[in-house]
Amino acid sequence: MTRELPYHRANLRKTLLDAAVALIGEVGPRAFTLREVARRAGVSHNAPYRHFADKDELLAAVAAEGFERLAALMREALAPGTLPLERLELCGCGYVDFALRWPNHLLVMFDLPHAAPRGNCDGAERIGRNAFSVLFDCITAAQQSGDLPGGDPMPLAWTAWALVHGIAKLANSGNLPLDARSTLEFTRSAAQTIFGGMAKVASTAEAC
Amino acid sequence: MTRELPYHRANLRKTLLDAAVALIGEVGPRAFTLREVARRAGVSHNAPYRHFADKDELLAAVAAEGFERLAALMREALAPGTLPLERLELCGCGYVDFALRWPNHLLVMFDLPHAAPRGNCDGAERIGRNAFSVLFDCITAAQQSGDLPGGDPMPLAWTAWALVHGIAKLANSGNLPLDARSTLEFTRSAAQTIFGGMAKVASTAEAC
DNA sequence: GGGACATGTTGACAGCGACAACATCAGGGT
DNA sequence: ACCCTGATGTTGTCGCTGTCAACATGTCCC
Repeated sequence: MTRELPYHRANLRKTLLDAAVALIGEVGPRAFTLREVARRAGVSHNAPYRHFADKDELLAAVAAEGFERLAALMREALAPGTLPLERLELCGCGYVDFALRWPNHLLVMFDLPHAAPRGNCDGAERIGRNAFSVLFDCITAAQQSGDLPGGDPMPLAWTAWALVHGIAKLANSGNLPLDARSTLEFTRSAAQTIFGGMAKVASTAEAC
Repeated sequence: MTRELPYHRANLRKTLLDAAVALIGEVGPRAFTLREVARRAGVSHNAPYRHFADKDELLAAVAAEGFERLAALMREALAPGTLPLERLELCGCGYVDFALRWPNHLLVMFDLPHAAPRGNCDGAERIGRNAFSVLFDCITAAQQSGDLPGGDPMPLAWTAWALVHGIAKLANSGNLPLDARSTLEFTRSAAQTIFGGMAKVASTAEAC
């Protein structure tokens, strides 16, 4: 006979993480509570301490989960694109789309202290498979095809990332008077604007 | 004889607000505590409730204070500029400079739920004297001088704001591997990039 | 089969936000 | 001059939280 609630769960760590992700989405980081996570997982208020050192470590795991989901969504979003710049634009829209759909998750990923030491983005080996690398690869592809100027891709990537991140954060904090649909349209037009600027810088440099 | 600690303070509200601003800067929103604010102001743990309905209302006041300081710093920063685009660039650098100097204050201003209903930025009368209007005025000035294309200034303002906001938030969350000085230099070059893009969109539109 | 170890539970503690009841002051009407 | 009403600050209390310590339960290897 299988017991109804076995003393040792199959994978309590994942159960807790799933509950934490759901709770964050519902109430946000400020009302997020370790004890409520335990309650939803059906365990005592101290069980999480067997899998996470403290509340911050659980939140760090939530953030990591968010980065994987973000990277996956961006990869999906850029897939239909054919031209390099089109793919880059879709990638940015995927970023904003993620942010608008899970604003609280984005807060945990970027605005909680523990989220910072996630990676440096300059050590090439640490970029692997996180969200930034998706955007970064779009940039280098566009450089190779000649749609963006050559040279160090990092400043271009930072500029693009800052733009979509800024749009996402401003929209989520209620500072862009646009609904989700209009925000995504605006993201597209803003992307076109900076593409033009990047190309112009290049052509100016060529002319010299 | 003046009593050493009068029962009724001169202006406890301001004392509390100053203590709250200082505390936010030191420990950030997560460790921010109403009782510690009261302690620093030298009053009992319940005195703040006579001046603020709850913790969120005090944080909202801290955020409002931050927006005023941000607007003041931006105005100072753009003052030395002479050309409209130069002033716009300095304005953006002022924004990033503020963010890098007081990252915790910026969190309260943009990433706490109560911070949202601060203003819509589209009702012209509500823009008055807040930080966005400083940037907005730079945009319209550049339009009038012909340095930026005419038409609705809002998309241009949002794009510029999103860029500097994104740079600021990414830098503060440790996602830009640059020190403060390099971040400001990068802000300048990114500003030049989007200026070029804005102008290009205009010239393209003219050509049609 | 028995003990080492991981995993989950119960109990406790201090700190927090918030509410209620009480204390202290200022100012105005009589 | 008096009191009394309202504003302001204090003490006491409550439930909730994160975290530590001690204990209980199950697994696995010798």
